[in-house]
Amino acid sequence: MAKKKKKTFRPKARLPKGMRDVESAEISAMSSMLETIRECYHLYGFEALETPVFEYSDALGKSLPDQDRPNAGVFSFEDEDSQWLSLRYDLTAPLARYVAQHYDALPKPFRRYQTGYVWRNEKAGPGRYRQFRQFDADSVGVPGVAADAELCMLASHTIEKLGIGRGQYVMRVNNRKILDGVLEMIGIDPKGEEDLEMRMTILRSIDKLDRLGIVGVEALLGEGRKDDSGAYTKGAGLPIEKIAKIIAFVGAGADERTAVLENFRTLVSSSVTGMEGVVELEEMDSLFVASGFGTDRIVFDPSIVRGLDYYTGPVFEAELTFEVKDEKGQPIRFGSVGGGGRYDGLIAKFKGIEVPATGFSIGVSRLYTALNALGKFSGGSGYGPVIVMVMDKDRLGDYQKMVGRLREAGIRSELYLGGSGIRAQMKYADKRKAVCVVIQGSDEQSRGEVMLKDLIEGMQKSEEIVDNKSWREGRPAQFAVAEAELVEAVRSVLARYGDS
RNA sequence: GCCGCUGUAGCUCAGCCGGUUAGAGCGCCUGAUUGUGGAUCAGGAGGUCCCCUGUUCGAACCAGGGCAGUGGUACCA
Repeated sequence: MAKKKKKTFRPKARLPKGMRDVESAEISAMSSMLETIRECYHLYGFEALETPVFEYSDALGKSLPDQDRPNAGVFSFEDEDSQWLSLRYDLTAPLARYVAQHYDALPKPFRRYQTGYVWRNEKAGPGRYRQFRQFDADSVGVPGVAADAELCMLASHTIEKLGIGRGQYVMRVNNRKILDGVLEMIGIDPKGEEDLEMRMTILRSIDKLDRLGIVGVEALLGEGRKDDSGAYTKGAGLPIEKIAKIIAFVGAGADERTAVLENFRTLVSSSVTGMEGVVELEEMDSLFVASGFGTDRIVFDPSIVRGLDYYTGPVFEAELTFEVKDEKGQPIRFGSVGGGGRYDGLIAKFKGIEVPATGFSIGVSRLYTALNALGKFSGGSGYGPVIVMVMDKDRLGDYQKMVGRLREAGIRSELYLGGSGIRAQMKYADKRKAVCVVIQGSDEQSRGEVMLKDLIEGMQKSEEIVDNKSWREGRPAQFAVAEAELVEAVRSVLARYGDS
């Protein structure tokens, strides 16, 4: 016993899964990205809004949390007064709450944009986190599909502003009413409770077209499907003739929007709801045409389904179509980086009166990864501050004064505050990616000078020098200037690297 | 959740048929250089070989269970 070391409790330094730390370079890249999106949304006349990160669970619209699984999908916890709270899992539900709460005071239509983290208690994966950022724009109190069309065009506009070229992305649009029409045609009630399970299974199957192809969807609609890993997915168990109808619909895509509409019209002709959806898409098409949005930006796609619950009309998705290789040479597909649609029933849950609304959400975190892979953020200098070294600990006041002069001139700089010698200070400056360090020992001081060292030039010089002595004594990339000219001299060093 | 794969130093990984003291590269620290980062050289620190149980004279290695990570799939309001 006595031999064993006494164990002191040490918490393990680790991240919860699906969470990540964000460091300096990403923070600045992200903030410029957010600013670009904000400008776009603002330009289109949307108004900023912030809501808290958690809400009462019932306000988030799910019948959650239930007894057995209080955290299924959402992170929830109980308040002191035993009311359940949940972290928001999107920005739409809080918007609905906000609109319902302030309905009378708001201008109608009410147009708002909002960004923030959302949380989902789900399995994390590469590029899939349990905390991620969304950037939403929504129009509330807008009955016509002009609002939906506007959001599609806004999304397209924003994505291009972020540096994704035309042809590298596409907006895919569908309409839930058309999907409902298809369900009607095979005898499934698109609204009622009793067919809910079946309806979900079918819609989910359709949604997987891009990944599984026609054959996969067919399997899911019928008996079921076994994937490469051996995992088995139970199918909808539909008879062949019904499967054929759905497959015919799923295959109704085409390059031209008018051609897709033509296909839709014949496929759902006997469904009133379905035809309503077709008419809505026709109207959106004419708005797209009027604004010059061709099929290089917006297409109609029967396999777009989107979240299964609250959408009631047009639904849309922004998809990146380019491929990037990761460091191992594996292709990464980014797929959907945003989506949205019409949710006419959501606010009614609070108000009792139907308030038509539509919105679009950018998955900022995922889009950031894509932009990064495209090399859109390599522009930043990444240089660190100028470091004023401490040669003589009794003269901290003098050094502090130098830093003060630099800062007054708007030059990012700091006094070395660690406790180590000059060697460690140089290493520190190197690690901080400093362009320039300021050195004043007793020699320089006695001459009324400061020594500046250009670390970048120094690094270049070091490549040529093999001999230890000459490297050590040559003091490459260093020069003395009069103390009075400190600011100007530092500025000219920074200017060499465009970092001013 | 289900199926597969993986778990050895801070990181990337090697470790033969089970054999005693567990390795490399990179990184880190120290010195050569008491006033100089990045090259070079010399030295050093750092390990519950994921955990538990079992088999064995002997386990990083074999078996069973667990945990974690990862890939696919399901779910994703």
